[in-house]
Amino acid sequence: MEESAATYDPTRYQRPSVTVDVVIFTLINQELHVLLVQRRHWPFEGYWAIPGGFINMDESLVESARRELAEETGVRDVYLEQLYTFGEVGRDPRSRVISVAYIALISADAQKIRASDESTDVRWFPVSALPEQLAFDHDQILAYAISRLRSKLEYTTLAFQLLPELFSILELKHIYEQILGEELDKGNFYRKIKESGLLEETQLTREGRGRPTRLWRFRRERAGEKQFVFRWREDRLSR
Amino acid sequence: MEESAATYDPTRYQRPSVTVDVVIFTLINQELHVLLVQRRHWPFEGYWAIPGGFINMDESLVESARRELAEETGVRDVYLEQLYTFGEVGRDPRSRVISVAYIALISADAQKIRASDESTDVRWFPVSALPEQLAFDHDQILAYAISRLRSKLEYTTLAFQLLPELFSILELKHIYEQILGEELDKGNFYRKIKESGLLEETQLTREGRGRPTRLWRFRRERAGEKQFVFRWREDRLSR
DNA sequence: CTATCATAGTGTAGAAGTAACACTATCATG
DNA sequence: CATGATAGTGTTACTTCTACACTATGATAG
Repeated sequence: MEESAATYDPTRYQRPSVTVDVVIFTLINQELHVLLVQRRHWPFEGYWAIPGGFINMDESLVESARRELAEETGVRDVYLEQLYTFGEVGRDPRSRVISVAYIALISADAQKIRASDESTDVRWFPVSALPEQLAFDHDQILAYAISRLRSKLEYTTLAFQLLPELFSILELKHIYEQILGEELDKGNFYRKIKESGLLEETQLTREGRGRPTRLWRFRRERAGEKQFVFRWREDRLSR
Repeated sequence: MEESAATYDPTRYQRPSVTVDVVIFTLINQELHVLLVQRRHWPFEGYWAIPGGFINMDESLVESARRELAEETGVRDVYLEQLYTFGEVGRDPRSRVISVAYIALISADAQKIRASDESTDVRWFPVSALPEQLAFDHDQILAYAISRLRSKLEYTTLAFQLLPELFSILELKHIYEQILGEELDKGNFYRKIKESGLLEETQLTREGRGRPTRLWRFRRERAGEKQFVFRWREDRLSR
């Protein structure tokens, strides 16, 4: 961008392609899942891949991610966050492709809307049972996405993006356990989440086998103020 | 990247340009500085900008950042980290340009090697006294770089990259204070850094006006193990 | 050659936060 | 109305953090 006008000649400059890939997470039956698509053509024919595609010249990167997401899942208005940009030279055998990866978190109740789920080449995979080897460098992208999710959970309110409008505290705890891959103490969890002031109590409850659950709502307006909600000990985070 | 071979046609596809911009930090007189270049040509003629340039087709993104860095400062073997990718549609008036931004940390003693410092259009600015308005969206990039630096300081060993081979503990404390923009307690800092096991004591000292300082060396081999070195309280981090 | 100054580095007590686990509460069902 | 099941609270020992007072070591001045 700092090239002088003299040396800058768009017609001569060889350009890479730019794609946006979106790692889409959701909870299904309280378990963390990722959406993958199966490739029909060369290269990596038959392999599972992270959904994505080339950007249009008139849309920003997020817009592009949002479009991909809508095309693949029919879901709108979700949490999107840029993950990383992957640009190794040989990562796509066809040509030089630079991929800007995004993470999307879809709340559990939004899943009804998703469209292409039934088709044989789009599927939700539990993160605990992913395909052996993904197309391109998508193993790496996915691994990085999961690790980012894990570490951001500690100091952001991002877990709420995965929940429906109303939820119980133990459901929230379950998400944390899913993503962190470890059990948390019930009592301590209650205390922390209540002290955080991030939840708004409702008068609603949900009946089940035992004592009915109080339902809570996430206070989006507080999400910005309170950045550091959970701070587990070092040893807990370092796996 | 998930386009089928049928729909993918590199010759028809309109492509954005991709640049790599590098926000280069260093310490000069114990103060955090950033390297900026002054633009000679349209657009943003005369404005200061973050150094960067178009990527070559045969180099990866980091390689590209490394090349830019070497060209601007003559410095090699430094810490580089990808920051974010900026891709708004109108950010460069010439054409669609996507910029992958990197952060580089240069250790204080490496500065001797830097080359283009004297030239009028390349200069180190203290982060406390930056130019009013930078070219393109570089204000935004720079602000983000500083905030990233600040937050990563808490849980990584990245501050050491700014120091020379040998340094005193109080110099290290000074870096933290520079980047965090806040004073830290001397005693507590000593304790934390020593307990971390990240430093190796040397027999060397440096004499000054008062009691001579013991000099320490950073144990690079430990940098990986210990991820979470400093954990300041919430309220300290949230400014 | 000793007092003083300047900076280096250590000790410690009270406050705050954390982990573990026992305990109580409230509903459905038989 | 007892039992089972899940929801939610209390308590205590322990760890970590903060603030601040304290000691250490060399240079320099008189």
